[in-house]
Amino acid sequence: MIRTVPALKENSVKDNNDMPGHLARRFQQIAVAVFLAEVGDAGFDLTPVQYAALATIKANPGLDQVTLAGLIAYDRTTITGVIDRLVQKGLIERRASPRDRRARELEITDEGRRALRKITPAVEAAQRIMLRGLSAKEGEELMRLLRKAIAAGNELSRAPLRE
Amino acid sequence: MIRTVPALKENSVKDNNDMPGHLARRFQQIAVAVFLAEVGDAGFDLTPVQYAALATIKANPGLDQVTLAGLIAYDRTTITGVIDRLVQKGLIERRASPRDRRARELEITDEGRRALRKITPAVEAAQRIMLRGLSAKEGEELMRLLRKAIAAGNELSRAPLRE
DNA sequence: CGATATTGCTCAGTATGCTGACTATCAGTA
DNA sequence: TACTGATAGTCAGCATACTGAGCAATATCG
Repeated sequence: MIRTVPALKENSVKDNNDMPGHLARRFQQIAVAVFLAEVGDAGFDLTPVQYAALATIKANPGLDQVTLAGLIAYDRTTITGVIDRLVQKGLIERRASPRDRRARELEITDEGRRALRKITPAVEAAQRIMLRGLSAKEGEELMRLLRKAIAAGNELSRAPLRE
Repeated sequence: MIRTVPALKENSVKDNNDMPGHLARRFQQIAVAVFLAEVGDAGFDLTPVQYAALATIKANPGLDQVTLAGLIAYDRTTITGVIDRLVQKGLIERRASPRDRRARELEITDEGRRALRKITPAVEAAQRIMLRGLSAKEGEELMRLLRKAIAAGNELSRAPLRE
């Protein structure tokens, strides 16, 4: 820190804190950090998207990658790498679909099931920690407003949610 | 889409939509897409972090990279690359500080100033669009709750806000 | 003053996330 | 059946973001 720099202006055109986009990024940044810390402390090396993919594959055995991507709102090009790493870790299996030779069927392994079970408490703790500044009522309201804003903007990103 | 996949279970352990972390990522995903679309339509090729850095450099001439990183809550290792690209585009200048030879002083160029001026309406439009599902009152409430949650979690990420 | 700790910055490595392009395959239709 | 369009997946390229390490320079303290 350079001590002799002039005092910061307080009247920027628009304060960062007034920008929904900035707040969105900050909240997400904290959410990811908390997730990785909690899951790491529990002894696992899983990222948020890897967890989401694993849980969704468990709940929908045999689904293909595009469907998976739609269910968790990730781009299919991103999912390719995520799946690679989950396979690498032995948590899922990827095999050609007998019905559609373009598609790959995804299946959770026993090890994946075990990891998911052990990791869930850490994931839930992370969700609480990232809302720790809010009352229960405020946390609910934040989630309601986020869901509403997201629903209205669903089609605006390349990877909309597909149910 | 494989048509013969079994119907999706509705009773996952925890629906994605109930996870604050998932909602945070989705909202941020939409926010970035909207930002890039609006700014791109205005004829500019600037990312959200590049815009934030540019605006902050303009408001605080001569600041160093670590201070900049703290003001917009980015990791200093990320800022290095962002600054590289802003310099590359001719929007800012980076020069050695005469007071601290470790530090680099950042200054906006005339071209950077012009770009910032022309781009601001698009940035403001983007902020409105990402909240388009909410009433004005709800948008305010969402921002208040985000600010509150972020303040409580500020120190939980590697790149906390430093004012 | 000199040893030590701290700070500013960069880099290598990894993982998201995106755009755009491409291949292989499937589906619908003339 | 042959043609055309759509779809599943991958890839190259780029830009965040992070961890951890390292270098150079500054600050601190005995």
